[in-house]
Amino acid sequence: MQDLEKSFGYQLRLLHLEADRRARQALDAFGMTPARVTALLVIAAHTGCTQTALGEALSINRASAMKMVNALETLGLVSREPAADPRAHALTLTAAGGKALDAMLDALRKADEEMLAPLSPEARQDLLATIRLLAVQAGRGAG
Amino acid sequence: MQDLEKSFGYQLRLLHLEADRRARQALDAFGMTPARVTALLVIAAHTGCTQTALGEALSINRASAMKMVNALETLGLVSREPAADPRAHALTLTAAGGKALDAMLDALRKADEEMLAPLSPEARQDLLATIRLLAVQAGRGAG
DNA sequence: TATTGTTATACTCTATAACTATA
DNA sequence: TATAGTTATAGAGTATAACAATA
Repeated sequence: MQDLEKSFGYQLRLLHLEADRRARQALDAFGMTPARVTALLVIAAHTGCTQTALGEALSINRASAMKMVNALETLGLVSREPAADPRAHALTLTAAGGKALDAMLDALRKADEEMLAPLSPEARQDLLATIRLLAVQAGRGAG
Repeated sequence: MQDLEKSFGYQLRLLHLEADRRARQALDAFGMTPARVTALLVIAAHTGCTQTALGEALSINRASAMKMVNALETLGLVSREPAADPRAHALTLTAAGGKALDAMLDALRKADEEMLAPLSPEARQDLLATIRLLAVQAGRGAG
């Protein structure tokens, strides 16, 4: 069999599984999940985006993005505003959504700290820079 | 709001979303999913492990691990062998499972290559080493 | 008492396909 | 024709809680 130690996908998946578990734990007090917070973050970073655009950023399809927005709207965290194109919605965080997101990010930052504890400050910066580069490239490929 | 560019969890999640999408695409021809291949990999790396141990390695609980093993056993990829402790099962890959896994890893390695294309060889090695370090540390914390 | 596997049940997240309204 | 959103349906993956058998 091939060398698993050298498999990027395998190692990334194991790392993500653990990071996700920790994030889920941190968000439990808010009754939220990592997937929903990620959606809030994308909307915060792209205020006024459409549901289709949200789906692309999350690597999911329109129907799934819509269900996510439904849930977040019901929770009062996101609102569907009229868009230039009357077929579309412009997604924005509500005031409550922005406030809740900040609190959740505080909790998540602590989870990050624990996860990154074994790394030196330089190694952390390198890792973040590399991951960002890949994430950005991936985003371009998908959108 | 906090600086998303510096959020490790956020960037890792976006990266994983894209990696997962690519892996899913690569595995489509095999009728398999990333989660199941990861389970096969853990069993391959820890032949004879129990379902509980599999769950810990995957950061999921016993009941979920059992469902996963049920599916893999039905597919003829994994078998439950008797263990020293009669309460437990010793999980092993079948011959077909080992063969199928090798073929799937080939497909996944190509997906990895595309994903890592923007990085220099040095950056790739650094990234893999760092991710492995974190994944191993995380595994210790969970198990 | 604690642990392994198991069963039953439910929830989150995602997918596909088909529909509507508008471009 | 193509696109944004929607609806209906289905499946994968995970969780919790409670149970039996064994340590």
